[in-house]
Amino acid sequence: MAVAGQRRRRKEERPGEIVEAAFEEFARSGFMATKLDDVAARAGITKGTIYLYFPSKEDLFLATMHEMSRPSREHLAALTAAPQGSAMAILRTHFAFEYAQMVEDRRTREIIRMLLAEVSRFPDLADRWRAEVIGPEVEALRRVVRYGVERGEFRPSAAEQFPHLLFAPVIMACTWRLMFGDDHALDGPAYLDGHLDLLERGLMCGSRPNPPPSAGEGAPRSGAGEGTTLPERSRP
Amino acid sequence: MAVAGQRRRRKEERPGEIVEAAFEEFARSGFMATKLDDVAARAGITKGTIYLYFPSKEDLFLATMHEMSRPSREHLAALTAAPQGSAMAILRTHFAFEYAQMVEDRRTREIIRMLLAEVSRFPDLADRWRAEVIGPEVEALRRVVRYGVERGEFRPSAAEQFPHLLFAPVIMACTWRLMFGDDHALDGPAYLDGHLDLLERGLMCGSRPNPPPSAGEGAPRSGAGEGTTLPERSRP
DNA sequence: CCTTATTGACTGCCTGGTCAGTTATTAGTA
DNA sequence: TACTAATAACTGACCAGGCAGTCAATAAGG
Repeated sequence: MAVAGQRRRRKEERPGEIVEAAFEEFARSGFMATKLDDVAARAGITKGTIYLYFPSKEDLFLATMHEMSRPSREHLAALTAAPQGSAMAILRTHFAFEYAQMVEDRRTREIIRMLLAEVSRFPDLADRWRAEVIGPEVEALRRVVRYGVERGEFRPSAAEQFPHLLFAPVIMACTWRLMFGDDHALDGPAYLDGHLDLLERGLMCGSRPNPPPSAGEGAPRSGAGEGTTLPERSRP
Repeated sequence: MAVAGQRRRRKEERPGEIVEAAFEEFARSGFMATKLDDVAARAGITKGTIYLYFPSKEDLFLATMHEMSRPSREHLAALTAAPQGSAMAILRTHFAFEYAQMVEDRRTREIIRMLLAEVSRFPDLADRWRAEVIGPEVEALRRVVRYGVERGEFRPSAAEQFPHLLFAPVIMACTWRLMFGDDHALDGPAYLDGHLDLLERGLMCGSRPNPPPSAGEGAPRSGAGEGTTLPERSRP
């Protein structure tokens, strides 16, 4: 192990490597059952080295959670833009991302698992998650729903008060996969399509398929509308 | 402590008391962090006594989970009856129960938390839960949806393939409360009403509010229909 | 040779599990 | 009723192993 520059890695790569290894072990065994010796072994170092970068096991756990939830926090930026185009198209795009992140990405799933498992030990974790991730997302979704209502595309509904109802199927698929494993995963494009289909029918304005009064697009439920450059899901 | 018959409680009450105390401790701290001394103290006995009734900590945990999930298993009996009356009314009744059990009942919530937290340590737990609780529920819901379609009340939709979409908001409210605590609970009748409203609009047949061809009830979304003797939720 | 990153042996504490002993209860005897 | 033996239920001190956290020693760079 006499690679040049091996000792110079401290401030650059070591903390990231430790956090990476810690995530795998915490996700596998939970906070209490995780042994720092195992984390160190996975990172290719010894336990003492961990304490050069993190003052305690708890701090390592908090740092790991914060680091691993970064993608979720960054994803929010895209959602907070002012809505334009078809509200349903915005939802379609958003839930495609959301689904890819919360269901198909193993890391985000495991973050959710650890949040649920360790809230009693780390109450601040849930608070931060709500303040930085879920809360803003709920508010953004609420704006989209109101935008759709103002636009005449959506009817007034409980979705304005509880935007949570809109992404509930994503949480469902996430917890399902967490609980029953990848072998029984509830995903695939069909599930997302079904989610969006029920959503559209549940939200859309009026009992008859009349187009919204603004843009000249067709009926709202015929495929995705304008207002986004992101790929659309196929619809059966 | 010279109450007559105090020593005769063994086969009758002791195991139940231990399981009860164990549930509280496991729910509070998770499997690993729970100390059997604390369980014993909560049950008003000493650790040695636990080992008179349960061979190991793991066995105590499994027994606790099995015992505490009994209400959920028993609740299924009501759901497997042959559907009759309005399909929407069946769903309404069912989700009122489901909501009371999975969201408002602290014990069932904590069971879900422990299942999610400890699947990697006890893989059989999730299998049993799927085989005995969730699986039958999904199938029962699927039958209700098909019944609604055959009856002309529901349109064909992805809910036939994924009945999970229907109870996703219940799981959402459950995990929300697990994560953010009772203070930020997402419940109250309004949430359930919103859920049912979106569900009804999402499932109902046709684009115009025509009544189903069978019974002479009004438009499907005006209150609960016939076919059940259970109490209805208020609708705003 | 001086600095810096890393090691690995060590300690102290904690907790699952054990078991010889203690106490309450019942059965038996007269 | 009084007294004793047998049994059932329970206790608590103890052990053994495991693991978070420490620190003097070591090796790698410059």
